[in-house]
Amino acid sequence: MTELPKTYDFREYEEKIYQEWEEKGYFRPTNDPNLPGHDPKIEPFVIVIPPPNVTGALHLGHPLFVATQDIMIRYHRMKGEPTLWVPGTDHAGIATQLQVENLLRKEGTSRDELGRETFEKRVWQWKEKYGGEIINQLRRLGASCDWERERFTLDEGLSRAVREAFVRLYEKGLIYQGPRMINWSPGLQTAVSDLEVEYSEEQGKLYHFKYMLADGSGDYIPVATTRPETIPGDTAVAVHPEDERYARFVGKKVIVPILGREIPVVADDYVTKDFGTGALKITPGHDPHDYEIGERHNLALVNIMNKNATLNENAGKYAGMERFKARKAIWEDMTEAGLVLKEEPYLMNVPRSQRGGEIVEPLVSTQWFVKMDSLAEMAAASVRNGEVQFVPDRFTKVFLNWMDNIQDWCISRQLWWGHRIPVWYCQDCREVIVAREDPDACPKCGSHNLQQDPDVLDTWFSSGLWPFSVFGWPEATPDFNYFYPTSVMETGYDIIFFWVARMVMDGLVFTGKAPFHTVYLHGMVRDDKGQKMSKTKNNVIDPLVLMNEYGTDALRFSLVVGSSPGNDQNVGTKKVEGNRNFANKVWNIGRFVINAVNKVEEPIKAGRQWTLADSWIWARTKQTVNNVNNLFENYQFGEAGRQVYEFLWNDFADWYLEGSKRQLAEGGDRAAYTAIILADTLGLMLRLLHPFTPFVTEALYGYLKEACEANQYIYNPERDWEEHLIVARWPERMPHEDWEETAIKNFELVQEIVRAIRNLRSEFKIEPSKFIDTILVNQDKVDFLQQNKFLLVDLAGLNEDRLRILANKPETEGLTVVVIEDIEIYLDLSAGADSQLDRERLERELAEAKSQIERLEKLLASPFAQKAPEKVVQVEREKLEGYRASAIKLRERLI
RNA sequence: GGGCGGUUAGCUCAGUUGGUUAGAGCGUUGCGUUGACAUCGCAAAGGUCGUAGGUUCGAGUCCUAUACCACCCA
Repeated sequence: MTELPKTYDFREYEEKIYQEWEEKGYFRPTNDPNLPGHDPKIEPFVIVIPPPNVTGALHLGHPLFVATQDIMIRYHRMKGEPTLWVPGTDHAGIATQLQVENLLRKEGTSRDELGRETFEKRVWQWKEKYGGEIINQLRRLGASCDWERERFTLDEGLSRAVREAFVRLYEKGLIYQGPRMINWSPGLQTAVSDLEVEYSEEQGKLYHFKYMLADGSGDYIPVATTRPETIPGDTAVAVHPEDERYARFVGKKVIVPILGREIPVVADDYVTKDFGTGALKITPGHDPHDYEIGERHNLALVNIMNKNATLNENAGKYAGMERFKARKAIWEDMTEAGLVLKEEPYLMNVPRSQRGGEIVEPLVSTQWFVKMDSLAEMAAASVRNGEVQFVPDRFTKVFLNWMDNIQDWCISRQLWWGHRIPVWYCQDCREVIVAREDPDACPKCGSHNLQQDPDVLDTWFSSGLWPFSVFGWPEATPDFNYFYPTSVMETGYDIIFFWVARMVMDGLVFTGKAPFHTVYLHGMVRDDKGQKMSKTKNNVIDPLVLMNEYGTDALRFSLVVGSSPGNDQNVGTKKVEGNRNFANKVWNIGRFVINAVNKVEEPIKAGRQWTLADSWIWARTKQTVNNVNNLFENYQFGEAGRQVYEFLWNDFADWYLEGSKRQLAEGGDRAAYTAIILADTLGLMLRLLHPFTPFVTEALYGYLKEACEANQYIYNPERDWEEHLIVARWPERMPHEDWEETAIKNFELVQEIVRAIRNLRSEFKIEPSKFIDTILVNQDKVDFLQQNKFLLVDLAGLNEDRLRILANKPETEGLTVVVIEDIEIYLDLSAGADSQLDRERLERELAEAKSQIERLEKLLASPFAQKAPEKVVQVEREKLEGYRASAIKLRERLI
């Protein structure tokens, strides 16, 4: 027999239990398609982890996704389904390269100095050394993933998938190369996609100046811009076609300040008449909107910028100048030339790189793109026809809206860390070769003088393939055939476009199937004041610190319970502390139950005999099991966890356990039945709770199982004592039985009586340890009260010899009364009595009862009585009866 | 400019088919503790559910308008 300590020490269990699970192979799916005896007809439950960055430092988003996914995985595993959770990491091109480059800088070298090959080797070394960190932390969080199937986006197999995908898209004509307007990150020296640019509102200036007419008339068009440095790239001035102010200028020429080039004035309804001066300078080479206008009007495109964000020779005297210095210089020169009208403060939207935070530069560059419209159409269709569903539902619209306004995707990156683009250029005949295998000769001219495209692919290009590349696609492996499509994709709503959208498109185009049927999106984690966590605000909570202090279970429970899918949540230390306390509460409930089981020393002699408390707790147990099942099926994990919490703490611990003490002390059948109910209820609750708090439940399960098995009078082989809780049978719904309502109603009456007595004692400051004379009076319920006498005695802190239960009212002079429905409760509170106070209390209660009677009479006289369902009306009638009975008794007392 | 979410107790939030005096945790106040648990127990105070209309026998829950906050897209 193990003696459990008073306090749950998670440090003692977490690592040990996790190892045990892993060693026993519970993380591997049953019905493995690679093993004999596999049955392809059994449907598996599969989640592929949205791969965290290999460079990633653990933040609270990780525990949230681990907890949520692990809940689903453990639930399905316990239901006996073949369950697979594939873990892995993402090579995170930009982020990882930056990390290693920083390292090199500290060493006094650089990637250019090392050369591409050596640099790549260094990154791999770095990855081997630090890449495991995040994976270890997932383990620490209790993630029950199949580590034997762990993948990395740059693994050989996944790299093959990336090539296959690229080549297939190219062959379908969905990948093209060309000069297009892209977002250029000057610091990182690479293109980034639209999604990787974030716009931040920043204080800038609107610069008003004169665009002089070329006819020498001295006339000018006032133009406003936020970026004077792009003036050398202007190739037109645009006005709104219906703007009379400028109508006479359309078709004429104006002169580019300082440079003196002549450019046309065009009319385009993109221009907003009342913004700025109503006239817009057009720089097709350096603004996405201007680029479009340029295309519409066939304007020249002048590139004025180098890749390092200095101006180039097209900017004339400003060549070589950094972009913001050039802004100042040009403006000064224009001021001198008398071209300046005014400057005004202006709140502008500055495009910044999601990674480095630097201001990205829209410019025209030759890059590789994926043509998105047909892919988006497929993806949208799969959502519209319900093949893919979102939880919560509202993200459907967000998804479809993005798909309907899709832009082509720039997939080439000027990085060295990533999947090299599988394109070769023949140096002799300029042939472009796109191939699955590295070619050694040009298929056109036979030349061996081939050069591979230096760029790599956007990391998201490989993440999009993740739901099937992890299973070995393009090979039709047993894993792919059985586990794909997966079941649920669970991730944050912030990456619905990065991941979810591209996974759906890729799944459909490459496998013909949507990669999952359900997308569950969680919200963002903020600090306890609702602020975004950031290093600059110094409000970042480190999950490791929380886990060290409060345990993994407490952290997981805190992140999942008390929030709802898709909504942001605030998490502070206090919350986690509270849930650490909950884990400890569960532990102590366990200690109590195990102790009770250990003490049963005789076999049961008679048939089933349950007390009111027994029936009540079992009815509530069944309710909880059924509710949790409903909630799990609807992805309402937070509410499910809350209900188990509430049941365990408020019903089981605070009421049933207290009531059971006397039942256990009675010995014999009564004690045995009580122990069985305690053990069964706890057993079921441990199962329901296990997906949320896997460690404390598993630890307790072990001890409970040990105790139950060790006691021949309690042991019931039918009770499914699987070796570990992680694979114990999930409690399925239990059929409703007729006695349940009565049991609940009767116990609630007992609870009300107990609470009433506790209230009075508290109000009159009677110490809990002090016994008081008590008389319960009721015509019809004498037997009922008598049967539950000890429940009342124990829970309300009474003395059985000083509690009388009577049908008729005795002499009650000097006693205080409280009325519950038609039950009169007389207490001798003389110790703290104050007749004036007592009378006031009774009057308060009578007034309350009267107002309730009035309210309910009015309600029942209204159309409510006819129109509402009978059941609802009945409840109100019964309430009215209760208040009427109370009022009568109270009035008698007050005379 | 378009869209989405939020607004419920001092604080942080639950509240999914509308059911009739609104819940939790934390905090506050009072009382308490030698055998499950002080990482605890008992009790109390505290909310016209953003505002204004509407639908309904009945609205925190549905509809319309509106204010404020946050986010997404352009």
